[in-house]
Amino acid sequence: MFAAVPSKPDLVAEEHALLAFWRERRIFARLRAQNAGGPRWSFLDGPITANNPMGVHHAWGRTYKDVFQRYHAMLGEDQRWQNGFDCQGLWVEVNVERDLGFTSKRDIEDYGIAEFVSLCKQRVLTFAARQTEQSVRLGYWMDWDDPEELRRLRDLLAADPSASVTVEGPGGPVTDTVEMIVGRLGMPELGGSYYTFSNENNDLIWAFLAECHHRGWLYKGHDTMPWCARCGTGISQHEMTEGYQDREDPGLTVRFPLVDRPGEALLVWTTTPWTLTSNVAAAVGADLRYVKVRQDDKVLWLGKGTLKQALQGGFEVLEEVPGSALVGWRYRGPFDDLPAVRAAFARSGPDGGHYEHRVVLWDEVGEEEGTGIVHIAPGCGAEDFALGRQLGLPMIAPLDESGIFIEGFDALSGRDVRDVTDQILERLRHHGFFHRVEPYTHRYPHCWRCGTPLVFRLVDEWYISMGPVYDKPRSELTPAEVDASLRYQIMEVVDRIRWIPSFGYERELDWLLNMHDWMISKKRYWGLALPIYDCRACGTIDVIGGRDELRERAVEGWEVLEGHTPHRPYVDSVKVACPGCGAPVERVRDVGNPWLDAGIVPFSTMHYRTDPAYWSTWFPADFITESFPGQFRNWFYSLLAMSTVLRREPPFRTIFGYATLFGEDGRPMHKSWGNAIEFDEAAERMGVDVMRWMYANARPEDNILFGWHAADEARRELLVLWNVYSFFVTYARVAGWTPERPVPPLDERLAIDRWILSRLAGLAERVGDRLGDYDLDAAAREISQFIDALSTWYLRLNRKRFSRSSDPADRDAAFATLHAALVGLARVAAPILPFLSEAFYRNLVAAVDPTAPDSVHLTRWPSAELAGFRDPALEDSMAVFSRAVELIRSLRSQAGIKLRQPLGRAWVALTDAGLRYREEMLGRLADEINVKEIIPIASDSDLVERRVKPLLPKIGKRLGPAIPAVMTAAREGAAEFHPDGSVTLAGVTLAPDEVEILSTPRPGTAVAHDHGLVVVLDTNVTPELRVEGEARDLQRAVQELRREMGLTVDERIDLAIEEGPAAARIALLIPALAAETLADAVAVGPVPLDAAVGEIEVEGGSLRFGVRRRVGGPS
RNA sequence: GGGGGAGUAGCUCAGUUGGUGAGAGCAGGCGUCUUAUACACGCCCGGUCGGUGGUUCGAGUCCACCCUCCCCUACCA
Repeated sequence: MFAAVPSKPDLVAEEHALLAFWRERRIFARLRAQNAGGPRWSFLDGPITANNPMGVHHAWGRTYKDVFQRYHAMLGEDQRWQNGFDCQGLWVEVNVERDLGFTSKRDIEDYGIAEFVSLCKQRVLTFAARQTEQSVRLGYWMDWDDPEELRRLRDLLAADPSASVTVEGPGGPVTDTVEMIVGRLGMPELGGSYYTFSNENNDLIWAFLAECHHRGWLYKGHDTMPWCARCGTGISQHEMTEGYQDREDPGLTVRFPLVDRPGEALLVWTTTPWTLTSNVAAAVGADLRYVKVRQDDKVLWLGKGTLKQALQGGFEVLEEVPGSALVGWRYRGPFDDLPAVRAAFARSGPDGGHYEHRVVLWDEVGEEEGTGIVHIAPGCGAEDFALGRQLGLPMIAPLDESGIFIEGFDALSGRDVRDVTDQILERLRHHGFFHRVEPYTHRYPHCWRCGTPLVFRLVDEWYISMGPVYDKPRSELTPAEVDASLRYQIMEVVDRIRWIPSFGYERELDWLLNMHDWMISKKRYWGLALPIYDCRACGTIDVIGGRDELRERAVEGWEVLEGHTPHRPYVDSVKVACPGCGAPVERVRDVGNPWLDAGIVPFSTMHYRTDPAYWSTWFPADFITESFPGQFRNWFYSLLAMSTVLRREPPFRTIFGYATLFGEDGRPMHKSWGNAIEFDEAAERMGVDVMRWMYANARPEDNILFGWHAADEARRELLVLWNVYSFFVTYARVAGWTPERPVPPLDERLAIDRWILSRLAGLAERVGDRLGDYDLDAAAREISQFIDALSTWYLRLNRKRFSRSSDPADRDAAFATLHAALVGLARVAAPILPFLSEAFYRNLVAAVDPTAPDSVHLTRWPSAELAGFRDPALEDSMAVFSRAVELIRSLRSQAGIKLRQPLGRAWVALTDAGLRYREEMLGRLADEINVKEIIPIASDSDLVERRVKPLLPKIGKRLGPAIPAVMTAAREGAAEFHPDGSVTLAGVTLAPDEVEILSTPRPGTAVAHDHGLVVVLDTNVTPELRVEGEARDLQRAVQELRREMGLTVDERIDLAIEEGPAAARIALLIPALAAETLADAVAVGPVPLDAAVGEIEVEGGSLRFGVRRRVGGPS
């Protein structure tokens, strides 16, 4: 017997119960054991940053990950099931700094790098534990760590990282220091999620960098870089895009007095006043025209095309010259007396003499903004730097790494660059350089992590060369050219990958073609220690390829690192002998770009060095999936780059990307906007199956709008399914039906039973096909349509067959069919709705069949076993039938005759093919539309006529301009039919396969038609029919009253019907009424005072009736 | 600045190689059905398919230009 289920489920409570069930029965572990040794399917998880609780947007991606892994598990495929956590980098640092109230790198140094790094590790463990719990709650099946164990390790790490600790691994206990155990998390001996801070991960990146160095691709660049003064680090090209924001800066115009033209000045515009301190030149365009103008008492030079925007008020043009005429003019800068400027200019002039500000040519100068004369400060701007280097200009670098003016800038020294604008303006005014200032809004780069506006600083950073870009199509490149350029090698790898959606392919290639060299260094603390040894003595650069190599090469300080993970500060103490000059060399202090950490995982987590056989089994991954925005230049890029360098082959075969999650109002989720929903709140209020269902139905390439209303919509659909389930269980319990009852053979069941089973078989086939193709939303749509067919068609048409009064054999067939449909559906939906499907399966199968697997997730994909149910012709017939029902319902609605009112006759014209199972279908039709008789319409009936529908795609080309006439003839019915099936319209004869012949109604009474299906309804309500309608009204009212009284479906009643003409009219129908309403006694007479009373409208008045629960009476 | 995508009902979006009556869901209105009972189903309302011009027998669909929004990308002071 099935367990009773509530009609209104508590999905959240249900989910918690099932989580407990899975845990207690170790279902996931058993699934893995069951599939061990099966065909392999390799999923590689992109690491989630373990820095905060996970959000609903993570749940979107994790739904994809879980669905496809579960689907492949149902195919019996062996998988790795390894989740990943991204651990190192500025993300974590910034949060730890915030917790400690730090505002600068100085604070960290004072606090102690070792302690700071330890806090970063602890934070990662904290949120790895938290995200693990949340993922489990989502129903995401992975080889999870025990969150309690992670928190224990975190606390031990805080207390004493060198203490010895023992933890349980898959192969037995493992003992090591706390710090080293943490560094070994995710390794085979410990199992569980991988962590990018692991020793192995760091070690393999060292190997990768050494390989790059070996090929000559690693180099130190000296350049002016975007720089975050708060974080004290450069920002790479990969990180720039995310940080562009609109910002208002002073749009400042200044005058540079010309040395050799007294009284005249250059007019120059800038939005970064602080860079004027470092001005060394003014650039003009060779092809631009420049004018000398007089305005008030000033004589100014500026670009002719900029006059309108640069000058306010009247002016007089005195002279016009090409830009080249200005070249070489000397001018006085506003900060020439600063010691730093004097020092920089002292030996930079021609022949080592004194340099003076001068006008130079630059082909980038434009006239869209400013004055056509560009202020050049090579120490403060990337393009300025390039120009300065080309022309041999002096460089002035005014800022330290925190954005503070260094010594040599007088009053500015020691001041923060973000805070000196007023002071500079004041100085400019005082010395007569100031011309004008007005607010200027533009897109300006900000630090993507902390939001601070970036400045440009002259720094040394480390790069991996991407190789040349050739000025010709890829197809024309020679192998040698490809060999010389990493970017083209990566492109070749990209070619071999399936990108979903397909635009991802073009986008990745576009990025690769346009990207600059990869800046991999960060002047920070928590991260990969770059294994670069840059000899100050002789300039030789050396890269160490692993911890073992470092140990062998160490000449000093190894004992400091011994026993520690390869992080700062310990790793900094190790010195190696310079291969060039033998001097002891320190590691550069930089840490690595965190995308190195994530990009190496196809190697580090698949044991590239330690277990080559394992690696070659699982590499490349069959599948990865992440949110598209950003990843083309981040994870996807680093995966591709590292795999190309190490193996020159794809690290994954298929990549599936999805868009961005927004709040319900279409804006990014933001706490202060009130549209944010936290994962925990969503899980406990809407339930995770509802959430998963929303994600499953989303089109991955579109942004998703997530909110409570959308969740309600999704839930409604699942509740329909629940209602079918609840209906089934309720009536199976009443009837005592269980799956142990003999199942009627398929060919003895009704067509409608075979129809729903055919639909089920098709469903399993198509959903499997779609999931196998990573097309989740199409799979979900299939399931939706099946739920609709099951609920609004199969169940509604067959409801009576499940009730007590129906024929037992047919009832068994109905139960067996609906049971099979629900169980099949549960199995098909299991990857997407793991909880709901498990609830169904547990009650419908596991509870009653001890030989069945005890979890739906231990069953195999059902398409093969269901294939025998397929019957496409039957499905087509049912489609015709259902359309006929719809048409007649529409006619009733138009005639204002409710469905409860029986009618005498309806006519139906069937298509030529007719209906299979004609008798059953027509009988059902009569039932469904509540008419006594269905009369087929012959094709030559008075009720219909033949119409022609020319098939345009077939005739269009042939007929061309004749089409309008043909179509008009067809529309007007002016057709000549020929015996061979051809048709002549407007003088044109169309072959049988060029037309479709449809039946359409001749004008008449209640007639409806659609695609050749015609129905006609006799709307005459005879007195006899009216009485039947009244009886049925009464029956429905009694049922309604039963419900209001709270009676169960099998409780008996006494029924009293008020005496009168209405009662007399329906007298003959009372026995049937009694049977339907479970009335043991029906009295026509006064309604008892203690009865519940109802009333219906009847012809000539109303009819009262009363219902009493029958206590203990015979049934 | 360059490249890409998108503009279809009040909202979110479908509309296959151009085929002649433009669809769904939600919202709104009106009904219907029902011991699956605060569920479901149906009907209606509603669109100059961003604008203009062109190609064609025929354009939401192809082409050109323009407008708006989004994304990617960029060394513009």
